[in-house]
Amino acid sequence: MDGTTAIRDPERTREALKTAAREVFAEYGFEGAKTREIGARAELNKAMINYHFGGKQGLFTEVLLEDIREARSRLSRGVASTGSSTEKLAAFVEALGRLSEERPLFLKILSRELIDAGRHLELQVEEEFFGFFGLVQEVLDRGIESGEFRLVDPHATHISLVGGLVWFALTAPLRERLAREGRLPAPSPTWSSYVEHYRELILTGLAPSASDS
Amino acid sequence: MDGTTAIRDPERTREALKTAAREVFAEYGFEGAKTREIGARAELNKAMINYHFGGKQGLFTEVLLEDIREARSRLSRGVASTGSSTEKLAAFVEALGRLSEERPLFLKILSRELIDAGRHLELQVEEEFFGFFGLVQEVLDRGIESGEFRLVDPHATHISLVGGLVWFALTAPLRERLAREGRLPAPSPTWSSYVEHYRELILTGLAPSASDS
DNA sequence: GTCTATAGGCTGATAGAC
DNA sequence: GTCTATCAGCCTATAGAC
Repeated sequence: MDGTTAIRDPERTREALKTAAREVFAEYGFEGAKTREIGARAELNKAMINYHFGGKQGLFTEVLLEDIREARSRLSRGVASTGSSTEKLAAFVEALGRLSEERPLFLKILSRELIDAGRHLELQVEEEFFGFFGLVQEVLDRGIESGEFRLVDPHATHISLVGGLVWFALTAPLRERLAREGRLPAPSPTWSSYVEHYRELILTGLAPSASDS
Repeated sequence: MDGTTAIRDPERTREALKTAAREVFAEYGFEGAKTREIGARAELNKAMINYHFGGKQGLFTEVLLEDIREARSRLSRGVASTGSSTEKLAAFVEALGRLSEERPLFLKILSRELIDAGRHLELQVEEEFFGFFGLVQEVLDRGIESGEFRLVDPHATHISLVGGLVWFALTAPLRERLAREGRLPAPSPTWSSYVEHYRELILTGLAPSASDS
């Protein structure tokens, strides 16, 4: 039996490969990720990637598809909370903050793909991805209409909103490394303190000025 | 003479390689960038990279060092503008906005490196990079002290500030591709309209509320 | 200073044993 | 279903002609 040709649950094999793939794709990018490394982290042979997913690209697609669906579902739930537009927007910021903290690998993979202009995204993934557009659009539109928010461009606001949170997540690895090496002048904000700060910054920034009608 | 062993100005050769390197490193990342491709875009042989820069890593370091220095100098000038803290912060947003628009390749390379936790940064580059920290720190500190800004965490504010602008730049390639393919529902904001939007969002978000002393 | 040719190593994918 | 062995191709870096 000594590690030779052990037949395991194929579903466990697929999950192990996907977990390893998330780590390696996030850390090295699509081209930098080596199938040998993914196999090794899953304690499996790299040939299993071809058997179960049809190759490196297939594994990448499957992982991303799963993660995008989960993210959309989480964010949709955030937006769907009851209350005023202000409360809904606050809930969205909280949900995105939690997602960024709990799914750092997904955020890295997605950001790399954005920089790559989506070069490794198959059509199926792209279409799933489009769901992110317009997630907060309705909340912003209604909040502007009701006078809870200033008259801002919803598209631009959406980009700012996501950017501030994602950037915190993307710069976290470097901040953590520098902090570990004792080379960071000021202490870094924690996730919860940053989300709180950001929620206030956005809500204050969107509030109508006193001089408005 | 037919393209064989033409002796050109070595400084032009170095510049051509650096220009090509910026494109290729930005588009494919460090591991994804192939020296053959860099050489081809510079209309030179890839062996020239080793002769002039000591290898792929050396070329990467040189390019990044130059770009970071230019960026710091531009942003410093923005912050150093005369006027109130509010005006200085507005000037910084403008300067970062212009930088993001005019140096998209640099921003991509830098963002990739942040996601990589600075894996390809040599010490010299890292130290140069530290200069970005604290660029707006003083402006924020003084604005809070003078009562122009709310009492916010300057570190967190700095991250938000940069994030909203950089994210616009990072997502630009995908937005442009989708727009080109006619698959974007709403029209994308232009650079100037986005910077204007963002400056207002930040300044409004930092303004003390009417109820504050 | 620039080129060509090539060494030496790593990669993704596949064939075939078990 | 999982492994080992291997192929064909690509990569960076270098040696040496010019």
